Amino acid sequence: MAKPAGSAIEPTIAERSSARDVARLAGVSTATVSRALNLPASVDPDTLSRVKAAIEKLRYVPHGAARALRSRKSDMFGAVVPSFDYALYARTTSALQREADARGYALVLAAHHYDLAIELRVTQQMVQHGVDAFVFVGLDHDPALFSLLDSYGRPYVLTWGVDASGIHPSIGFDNRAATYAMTRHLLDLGHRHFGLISAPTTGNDRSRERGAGVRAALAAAGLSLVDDDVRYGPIALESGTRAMRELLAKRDRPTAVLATNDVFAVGAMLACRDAGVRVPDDVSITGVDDTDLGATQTPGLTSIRTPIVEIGRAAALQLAARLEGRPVNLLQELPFELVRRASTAPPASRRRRR
Amino acid sequence: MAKPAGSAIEPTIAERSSARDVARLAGVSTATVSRALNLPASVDPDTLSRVKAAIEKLRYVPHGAARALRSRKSDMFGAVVPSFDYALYARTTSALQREADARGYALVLAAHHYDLAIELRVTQQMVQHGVDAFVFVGLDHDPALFSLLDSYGRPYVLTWGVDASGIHPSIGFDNRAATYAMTRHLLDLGHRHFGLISAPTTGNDRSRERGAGVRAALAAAGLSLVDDDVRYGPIALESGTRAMRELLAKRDRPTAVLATNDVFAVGAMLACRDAGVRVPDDVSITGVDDTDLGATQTPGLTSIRTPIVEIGRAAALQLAARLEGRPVNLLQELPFELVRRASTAPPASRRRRR
DNA sequence: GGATCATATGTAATCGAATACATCGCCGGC
DNA sequence: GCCGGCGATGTATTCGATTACATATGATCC
Repeated sequence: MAKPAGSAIEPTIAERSSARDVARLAGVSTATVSRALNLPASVDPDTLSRVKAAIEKLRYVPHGAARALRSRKSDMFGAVVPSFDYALYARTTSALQREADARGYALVLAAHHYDLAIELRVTQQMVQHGVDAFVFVGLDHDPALFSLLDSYGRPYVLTWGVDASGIHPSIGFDNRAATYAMTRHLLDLGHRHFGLISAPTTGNDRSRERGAGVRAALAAAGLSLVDDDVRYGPIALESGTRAMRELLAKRDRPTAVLATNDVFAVGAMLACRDAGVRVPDDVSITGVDDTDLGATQTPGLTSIRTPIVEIGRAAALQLAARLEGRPVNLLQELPFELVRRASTAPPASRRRRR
Repeated sequence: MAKPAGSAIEPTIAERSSARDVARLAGVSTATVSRALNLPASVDPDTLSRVKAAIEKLRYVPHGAARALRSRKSDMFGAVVPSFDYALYARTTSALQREADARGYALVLAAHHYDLAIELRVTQQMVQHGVDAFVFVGLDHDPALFSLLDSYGRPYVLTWGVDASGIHPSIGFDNRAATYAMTRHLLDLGHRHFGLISAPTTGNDRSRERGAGVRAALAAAGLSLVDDDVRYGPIALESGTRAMRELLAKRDRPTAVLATNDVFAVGAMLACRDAGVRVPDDVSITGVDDTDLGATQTPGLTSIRTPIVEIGRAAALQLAARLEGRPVNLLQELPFELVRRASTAPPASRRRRR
């Protein structure tokens, strides 16, 4: 049954039965076979069952490319994400795939590693492969991306943010409000000196907005963020660790460090652990995304629960609806939630004073 | 430039320029356009540049479905994984996607949530969509899956295990040897009473083999695993937590608990934390896969570093080679490595005795 | 009982690129 | 000076399903 391993060298794409074979066996025309598959109601029940039997017997699987060529649709969604290594996008994509599958759409996947030029390139390849509709992460994209999608009439939806201008269909939450709330939480605890660990902000509206949320909350409290207390790095534990090490080395170190995601925050916690700095006693640390990685640390990481799964699900629903001509809400703002755990507490100075 | 949000209701797949348009503009035939794209060496440099200019100008993107129909290949790989929520498969898939992209292949993704029937269904859909070659996880599959792939002549490779019979191309490591080594490690520390937290074993050769490795190591030491010390559950933190809670509640509790993956292990650590049981003083815990989740815990989780990324990379390379008719090793066994961290130590009894 | 219409099915054109085959120069060999 | 051969290009067929249009059959209405 299974082919002997050696034969694989020959890339023989073997015989498959076509609609003609089915038609012949069932004693009908190919048009009827096609109708039996796509508009079964328009076929006589008797004929239908004969065709179905023939399909079964021949193990007929329609040729998607032929179908796509003629009917101008492939039933494929494309997901273009920054990276897959951060569990976050994997989970969103998982939800997206699940929901797409349930509606008969396959999912084509690509990553651009935070490079908008690569994003444009892989999207073009997907258009070429016939992908019907697209999901992108974030609001920042090469203008050429939109003109490509536009000229090929491909629906798309941006995720993880809501396009305030309303130009682009988008599903996400208010990144700025999220970190604003988090900063507010730390201010309420009595913190006055803050550090920020952020992803690079070029081409990344999420991290830009998250930084803006922190600054806005501080400004509202008459405070501000010193440039030297802000550290940037690619999303990885080591970035958080390095950034925290640097912040800890300062004469005047922040009493609270906000990270724009849980990975940075956990990396920062590791740096504290290594340096013998206690969390939250000596320094409070917060993340965003509320991942297992953060939640399972000791102490548990205070974070923002973001609508990771909901975004994926809603994106699939929106695209399916649009392709099928059903009306949908093109702009969807989903809620987030601050999750308090043990990584945040009043600063030491404040506790003494009490 | 961007379409107004409202227009999306109309699924207008707009005009795209075809090879004919390019041919007309460049003053050549469509055959030459096709050759310019696929066998540039066979076209006069002068003509070539004229065609390229026309392509550029018209922003021509070849129609993949037409190409696939005629040339009988789509340049798409399919990855069928159990789940995407476990960061593991996401990382393997990430590597796979990256390597595939570098070679001009797109990646179509599906998950089957540990249901072999769903696996068969989504694979059939992928065949229908024209996917050229497949990557599956594990060695356990519905026989119909192989006969489907075989009758459609689609190359495939199984991953995360090595098919001892040599029937199926596969890339992975020796799951049994991995847990054997881990059990040996715990035996060497002096443990004699073991618990096991495992994923269900039906249709999952990895978890079956990992369990077998533990039993084999124990048998070699004249010990065995009591049924009541083995707990099963779906891969999630809660499964590990629940299992550990149950093991801790026993009169005669194990001094070492092996988990078949890091998620279970971390879940187990959480249960210990809640119950005030110290790791590794009161109980040693081990995982498999060496994820960040385990490595960043306090104490750090002793685990097995598995070739997560290498598997994805190698799978892409193998499939590309086979589709392109180049010879490759169809069976690849990759190394694993035991990573000792602070979650394992001699049992309390042993320590006292010293 | 003939016109009308709905239902079921067949016929044939079509989608866009790849490619087998034909054609046309042009060069070199003898 | 003729012919074989090669390089560059054009012509026309092909891939397999969808679908507009044509046709046949039988029911319905006045």
